[in-house]
Amino acid sequence: MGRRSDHSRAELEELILAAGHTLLAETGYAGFSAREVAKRVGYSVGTLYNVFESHDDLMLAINTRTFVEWAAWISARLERAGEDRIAVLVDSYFDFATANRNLWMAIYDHRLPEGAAFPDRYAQDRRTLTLIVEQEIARVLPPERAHEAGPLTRSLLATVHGHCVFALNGTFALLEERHPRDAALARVREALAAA
Amino acid sequence: MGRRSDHSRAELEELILAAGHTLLAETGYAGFSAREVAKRVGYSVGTLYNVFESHDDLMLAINTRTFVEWAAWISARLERAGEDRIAVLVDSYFDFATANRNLWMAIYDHRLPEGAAFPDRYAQDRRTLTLIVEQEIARVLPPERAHEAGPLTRSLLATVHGHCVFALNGTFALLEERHPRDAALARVREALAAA
DNA sequence: AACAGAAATTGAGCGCTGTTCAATTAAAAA
DNA sequence: TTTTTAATTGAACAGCGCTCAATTTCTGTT
Repeated sequence: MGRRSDHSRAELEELILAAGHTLLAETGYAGFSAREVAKRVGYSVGTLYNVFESHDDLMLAINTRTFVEWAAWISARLERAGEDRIAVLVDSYFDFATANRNLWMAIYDHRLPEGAAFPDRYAQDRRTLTLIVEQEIARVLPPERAHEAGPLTRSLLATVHGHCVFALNGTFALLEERHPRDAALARVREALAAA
Repeated sequence: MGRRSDHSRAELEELILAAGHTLLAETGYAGFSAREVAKRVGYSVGTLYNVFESHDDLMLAINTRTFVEWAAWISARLERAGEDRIAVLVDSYFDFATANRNLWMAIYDHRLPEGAAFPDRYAQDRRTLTLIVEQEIARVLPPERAHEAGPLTRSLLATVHGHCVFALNGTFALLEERHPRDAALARVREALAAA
């Protein structure tokens, strides 16, 4: 068949992305399949592969979307935050991951083949989220240490991330840890106090 | 065919495990396949599935082995450690993960189906590694805080883990972080200093 | 030595996956 | 109306996890 007037190329891309996002949220990375996405939007596999280069390409696009939503989620929380913005940061990080388990884990489950670089769009959106955090870190840092904001942000992101993964992947359950959030926040507080 | 005198059941299990471990180290979790393991040990798929219940079962067995090796690696380093045992802990954690990239990542890439619990053997070996760390944490903790060693150990493990994943999965590369180890150790030091 | 029973091994077959591409069909241009 | 262009298709391929009737080999008994 030729062009179907009901969907432009951009609309079709958006349609696939939305369906993929939904499917990923439902099934998780392991259960995700391009074929099922195609079925859900009512197009054939072939068409999907005309719009997205590969499974990796589609996954990357979906994860980018998740990243944008995550950043928006945290930003929204920060807007209506009181004094303790750092606590809001840690809390909203955890909340998003918990409320969007499969989507959040898929960001890290999906791995590009050896040596392949992240596409620009994806890299950009990841740095955006980092920048939001960096602003807040810089705010509570003494002025003479402002230059450390970058490295410290990355390290604190890793710290909170570690607690969050262990909370969601069963590691903490295995070790009978029951307060991952509190622990993460405590570590962040100590690091900031030390600076 | 019947029993092949060249391998007992236990030997066969060991053979498959070793081959699986090697394959996993070579290809990583995504490229791993039970079929390929079977081919490498010179048995059919069917035989492999008589020895191991499922793909998950085999993965779990391989990951358990990795965990044991990891614990041994860290223990060995601790034995010939000087004053600063905490630095050795963080360093050997990173070293093992770096030297055994695919094996280490597979521990976290593999996820059991919804609600399935870890088998005892696996849980045990994971707790063993935690205990090694907990001993060292307890050693540097003031006596009156000894009871915090458990939660603190889990939190510090999460902290180092977070830095380690970000170093290996490309996140830190994306954010241009170049000293993940140092950052991890710094966070651990701050947390211990605060206690 | 011949047979019977038990145990181990097999691999074709099922339904799934990502991916390709010649063939088809619908829309746009002439 | 005819031609050209572009979108869409789905069978085909190689691979996956997994199953199980059929086969083969080893063991124990007569």
